[in-house]
Amino acid sequence: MTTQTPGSVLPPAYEPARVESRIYKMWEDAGHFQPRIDSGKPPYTIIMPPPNVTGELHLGHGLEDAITDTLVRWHRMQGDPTLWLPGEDHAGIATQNVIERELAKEGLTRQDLGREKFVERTWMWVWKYRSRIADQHRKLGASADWSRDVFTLDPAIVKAVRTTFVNLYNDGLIYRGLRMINWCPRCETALSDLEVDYEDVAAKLYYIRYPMVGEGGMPLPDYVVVATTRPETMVADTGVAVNPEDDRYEEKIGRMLLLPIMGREIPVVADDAVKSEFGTGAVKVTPGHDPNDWEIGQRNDLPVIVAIDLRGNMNDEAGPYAGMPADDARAAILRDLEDGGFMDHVEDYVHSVGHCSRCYTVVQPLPSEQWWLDVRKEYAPGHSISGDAAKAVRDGRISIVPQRFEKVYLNWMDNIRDWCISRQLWWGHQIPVWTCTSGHRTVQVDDPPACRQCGAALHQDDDVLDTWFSSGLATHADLGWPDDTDSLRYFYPTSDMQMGYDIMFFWCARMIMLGLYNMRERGAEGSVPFRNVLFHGLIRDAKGEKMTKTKGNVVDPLTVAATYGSDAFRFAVLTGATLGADQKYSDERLAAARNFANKLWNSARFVLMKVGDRRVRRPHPTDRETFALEDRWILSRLEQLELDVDSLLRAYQLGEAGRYIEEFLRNEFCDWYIEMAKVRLTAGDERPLQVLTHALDRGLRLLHPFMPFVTEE
RNA sequence: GGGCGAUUAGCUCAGUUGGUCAGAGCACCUGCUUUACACGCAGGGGGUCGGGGGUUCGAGCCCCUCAUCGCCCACCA
Repeated sequence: MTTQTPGSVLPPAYEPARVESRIYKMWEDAGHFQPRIDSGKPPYTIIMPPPNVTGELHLGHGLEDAITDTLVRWHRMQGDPTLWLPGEDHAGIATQNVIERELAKEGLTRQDLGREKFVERTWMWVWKYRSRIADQHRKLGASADWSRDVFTLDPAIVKAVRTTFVNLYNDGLIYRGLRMINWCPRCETALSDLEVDYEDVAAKLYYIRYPMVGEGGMPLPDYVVVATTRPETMVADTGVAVNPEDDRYEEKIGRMLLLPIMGREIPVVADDAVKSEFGTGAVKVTPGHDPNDWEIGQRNDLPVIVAIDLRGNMNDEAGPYAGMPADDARAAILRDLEDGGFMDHVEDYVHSVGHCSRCYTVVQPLPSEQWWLDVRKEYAPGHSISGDAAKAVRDGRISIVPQRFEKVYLNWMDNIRDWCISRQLWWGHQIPVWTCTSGHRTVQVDDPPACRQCGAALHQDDDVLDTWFSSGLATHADLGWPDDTDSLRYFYPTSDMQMGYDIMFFWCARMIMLGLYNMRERGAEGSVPFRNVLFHGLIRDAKGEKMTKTKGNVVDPLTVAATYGSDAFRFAVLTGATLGADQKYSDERLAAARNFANKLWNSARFVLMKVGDRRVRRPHPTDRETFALEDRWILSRLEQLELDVDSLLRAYQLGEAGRYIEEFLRNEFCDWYIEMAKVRLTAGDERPLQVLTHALDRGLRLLHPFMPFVTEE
């Protein structure tokens, strides 16, 4: 509160738009957001979850800014050297999709441009959106240290990413492997398990007859019926499997079947993975197009046939269906099975189908050679990536708030599988592996001029890394790692981390895994990427639906802030739900928060008007005796509030702390104390001025982390 | 198939070691052009805290169970 301002100058209504940008600029220009390293004090560090450069900020980012900024301002007011380090994420597949859509408007594809031009064009987009995003944060009052703003493709991060990759590779944790992967035929890239969204789809279960054949292909009058939801994959069948305990098929095991339409002979094999209760108890095995079948095929030495290509079309292996999109092939095959008398019957069936989380195309399981991170292998005695990551949470070196998410995290970490880290994209960190014409592999941080072994020319792996590989390094790479910088030494481990629970596995888990690994020379305590991680919920629309661009129910936080004020936005979302719980967006709550801000504005206006040009002394303990009952009451309430807010904030009960302060300022200070003070002031008693000024000042300071603008003004 | 969350006034939500915990804001009703604020003030109505059972001197808060809604995980041919 600027006590120099004569009260009469304040307009009767608080107009956030008139003050916010000026105040923010004043803070930023004064360098308030840049911490000074003070070895005598422990720092407070928090890394901003870098928003994707795909576009504007959404309400979720607004909520994150509100949470982080409140913590950051609170710590700063306590005198802690406080660093809030902001950044933006290159968001590989997401951004590539956005740029491709932009190109599509011009009738172009990325292939038309070629990799180099495409990447160039993406950088143009990045420059535009990076500054836009930063300005949006500023409008919301985010007191981040913009002088340290990091983009996940900055040269320093490239170095960190490559260093990490090389170290993991040299430790034998990164390997090249042919495995069943999730393939998006539209994005034309591999996806990790996490990037596949499953959804129940009403479908059909087709029961198909596979005739038995005897020696030399002699047709027999018997057949086996198999059930499948994906008849188009039958062209790549290389066997039929039954459970070894299943009496019905006992004597058929080892015999041959004639694959309908294709006319190939395939064996009946026995495998424990087959459930006798399901369908007919016999399953067609397509190792090239189903993860289960891949396993069965491996166990039973069945060949792998791939009949669907990387774009989702049938290839030459599909015989008469070659060249058709898989969906068309399905229809044609069903027709042909029907015509050939192979269709036994059809049932309605609901099963879950995997979709690309970025473009919602149905994902194809395919065998493919990719780069993998082995997260379970011991790279040092007693140390594995996932084991260490689970342990850090189990033994409390990292706390998860709310605690119930701990179980979710551990369950995932304990059952984790290898991470497919390569993507067939153009936008991202290109994998630091080079191969020469003789097949020698060079893996190193700096671009090598020639093959280390034979001196031949090199070709760098075309693939890029999963976006989350680089964001997983944020806590230490943003501070300078692998260089031993002052910032890294002082600010690592970071204090708190904060994100939506929806990216717990994507990001939180990876930061813990990679942070512990890269920083391991610091020991158990010092290597954790953060001490506490807070998970907030999602902001849904008024009906409780998730906000998505396709539904058109997205609310822009900047519009909200422009309408109600940034303070009102922050306060509304912070008090709108408890940490970890979803909340519904509501204009009513925003209006209520704005009214509260206005109330504060006017209470200050009142106090300033009454104080006028007088110099008011702070209440002193020795004044106590002369105070009226209401003076002592409001002062004791204030003292209690300060204690309550402090303990609530320590427990990350931000919303509750905000409500406590509101309760005090609105219902106790304004409604009661000011009203009682009026009586005495009118009677010529000036003593309440002292308490008015003090209580307002202290109250606003408590509220400042929540509503920085109105309390500053 | 596992796991988690929600269910508290008409609406949106608080209520963290079981004992001013039955609350807030909005909405509603009745009064107020009271010189901080109509983005306001004073006052008021409204809830057997999803159902049932249990533990306890005492339970929205702990235990069991059921119901409804939602979410996450899982190789559901």
